[in-house]
Amino acid sequence: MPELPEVETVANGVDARIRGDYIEEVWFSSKREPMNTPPAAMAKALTGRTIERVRRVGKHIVFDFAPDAKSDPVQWIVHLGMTGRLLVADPAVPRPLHTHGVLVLRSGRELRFVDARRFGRMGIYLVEDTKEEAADLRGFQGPGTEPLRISRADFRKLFHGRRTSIKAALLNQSLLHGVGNIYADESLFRAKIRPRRMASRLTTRELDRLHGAVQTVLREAIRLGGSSVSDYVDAAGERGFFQLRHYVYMRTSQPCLVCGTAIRRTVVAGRGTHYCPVCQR
DNA sequence: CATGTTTCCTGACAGC
DNA sequence: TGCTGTCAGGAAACAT
Repeated sequence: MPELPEVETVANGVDARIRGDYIEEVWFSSKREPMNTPPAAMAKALTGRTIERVRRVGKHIVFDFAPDAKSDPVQWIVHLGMTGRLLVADPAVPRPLHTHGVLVLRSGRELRFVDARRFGRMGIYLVEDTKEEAADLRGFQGPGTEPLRISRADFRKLFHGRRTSIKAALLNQSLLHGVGNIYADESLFRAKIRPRRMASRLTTRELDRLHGAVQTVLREAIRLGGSSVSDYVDAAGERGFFQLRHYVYMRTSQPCLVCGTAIRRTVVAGRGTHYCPVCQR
């Protein structure tokens, strides 16, 4: 599923392919449940714009457009949910099943939004502030911090007094943006912490290990193009490689790569959770 | 307010 | 073979 590294890979891939391109025509399926904009209004808002940049903010993909004297400055925000894909494709290639949106581009290519399970969301947001950092945090993105930018001290504070499992806290997007089920499990393994431990009971030393582990895991995953466990592919339809580096995620009953003990699976915070009972305390 | 639970949705897969 | 049932999960909505 798309988490921070996958979303970053998709955003970078889309950016590399269609930056500077012009949106000639837009279609959205009426089945699509938009984040904040009805399909027809979203199509109207996008048609005739020039794509200036595509980037990741949290688990969202943000499309910035070149200034346009005729209309208000807006951003198009896409969240891939579980199975959402953004694909840059040749129009001659048949549109896949569950294609819910298509942007026809002047370069002759199409940007397609494909989403089997329809957990993805998208919408148009006004850019209220010309400052980029401020724009990042308005409208579509709630409170919370980028895990790759947070300091050790601020990371400790996030979990202070949280009477919930550390796994639930890591998944909570109003604390940290972009960590999902795969990277929560992988980070906790590398920090040697059991997913069910209460966040407020972790020692400073453990929180510092976790801070380092989260950043290392996310950076490494970005470098390898994300994890392709089931559905995930990048903007060109290619799979990532980080699933080959997983220590615990979807490795139930297989030997721990560090100590050889069988990896266990339980449910924590309503999510399938994988850990090594020996390495993680 | 903080935290836990349910819901949305379809493909994949187990079992009969 | 083909049917039915179960599971996967991000995040909003709802309940405690």
